[in-house]
Amino acid sequence: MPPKPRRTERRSDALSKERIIAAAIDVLDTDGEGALTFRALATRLTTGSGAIYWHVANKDDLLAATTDHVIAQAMTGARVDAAPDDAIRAIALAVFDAIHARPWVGTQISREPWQSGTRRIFEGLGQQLQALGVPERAQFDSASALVSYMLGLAAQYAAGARLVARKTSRTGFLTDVVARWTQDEPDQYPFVQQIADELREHDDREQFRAGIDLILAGIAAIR
Amino acid sequence: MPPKPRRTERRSDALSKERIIAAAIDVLDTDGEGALTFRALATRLTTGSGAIYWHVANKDDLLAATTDHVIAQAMTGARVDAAPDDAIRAIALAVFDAIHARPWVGTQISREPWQSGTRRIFEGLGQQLQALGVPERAQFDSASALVSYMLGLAAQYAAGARLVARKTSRTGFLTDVVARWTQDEPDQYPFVQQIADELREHDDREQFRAGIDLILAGIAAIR
DNA sequence: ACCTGAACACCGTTCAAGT
DNA sequence: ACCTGAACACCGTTCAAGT
Repeated sequence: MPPKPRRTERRSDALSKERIIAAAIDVLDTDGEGALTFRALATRLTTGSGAIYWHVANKDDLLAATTDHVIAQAMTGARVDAAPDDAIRAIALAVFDAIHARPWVGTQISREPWQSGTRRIFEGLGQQLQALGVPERAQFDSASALVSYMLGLAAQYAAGARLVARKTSRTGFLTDVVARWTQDEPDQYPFVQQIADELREHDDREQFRAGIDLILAGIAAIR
Repeated sequence: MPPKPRRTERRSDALSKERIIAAAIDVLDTDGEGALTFRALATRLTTGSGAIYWHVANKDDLLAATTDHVIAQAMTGARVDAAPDDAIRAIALAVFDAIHARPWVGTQISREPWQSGTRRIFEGLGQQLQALGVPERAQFDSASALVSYMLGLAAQYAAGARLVARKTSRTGFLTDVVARWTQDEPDQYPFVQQIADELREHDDREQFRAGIDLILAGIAAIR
């Protein structure tokens, strides 16, 4: 006699939060942030748009869940068995790479930073700061500085990717920004003028790494 | 004989980009980000919603202009005649205070960072980094790190304010965040557990200042 | 040149009705 | 318990028509 199906067992085509999240990630990856609507999601899941609300509170909830999913994955991939400062670099770069691969994660995490994705990052960095020997009274501020920096760069990167989608390439987008930033009132902005070439040609990942190093140097100096 | 009215002269009740920006700021300050619609704006300006499009390309353009207006004002207020590192602190705090007073500026500048508000901040910081004696090769990365950090904190602050609007107070909002961050799987998040009290009770402005100091210490260490 | 306001093509969300 | 899909209450944006 086969066991009675438990309440948690479901037909594989039944709707679930996991299936909805997977479909949402697929839409976001394939067609971009603007394409994620409940109607599109319902079509892809061959269901009614109202059905999604049985598993998900609303769009914010859905976006929070997808973002947390991606961040959790990225954090799992980060090598944390290295020296504490290298582990911090690894965590930061893992998050950077996840956002590089999916710019919509950057949009979401900078729009709603008080969610569990941020908690994961905070925890991962905090543990390494402790291992690094940062005094307890400085741990919160140090972790917070790292997180804020990462969120800020995530926002820039996501915004850039959104523009790239409309323009041709990344170079084209930065060329555009530099053009706008240097053309009017150039004498009012000598510094921007000076770093224009670097801005146009810099490597995002390298600059991100440099910023993390700067903050780590600051933490070391204060310690 | 009175002079012929020049083409740029207008009746005071005529629509203009400046009047639209002022009205938009008023709506945002008074009724929040959700209340800024072209219909609401048109009503406040006693005109048709389509008329606004004669002066403003679209909603993004309008938001960019309002944000730039506020940032320009904040930058003007920053005391830049002090020692370079204090001038950097002054600029950072001026921006922080502007966002504290108008959280919607934080939302906007972190959503669309590649706009003239960011250019102003970048320039202001860059000039002081030069005065500080930061070697030219490190100036771009240093300014970029400061800007990213500020944008990240702006995003957090704006998101917090959005939640506060729905909840009671700032304390209530942070109590909520801490509750969510500590209740499930507490053993997975020992660091978050440890800094829970600090997170709940910390002063945003002080923590922001601490982060700037950390980055400045890092810049000094690298120099 | 500038303004009007109805119309268009969308949204997220709700909810009575089904199974 | 879960799903359906029409309906509601919005949006930003366009555009023929006015002055």
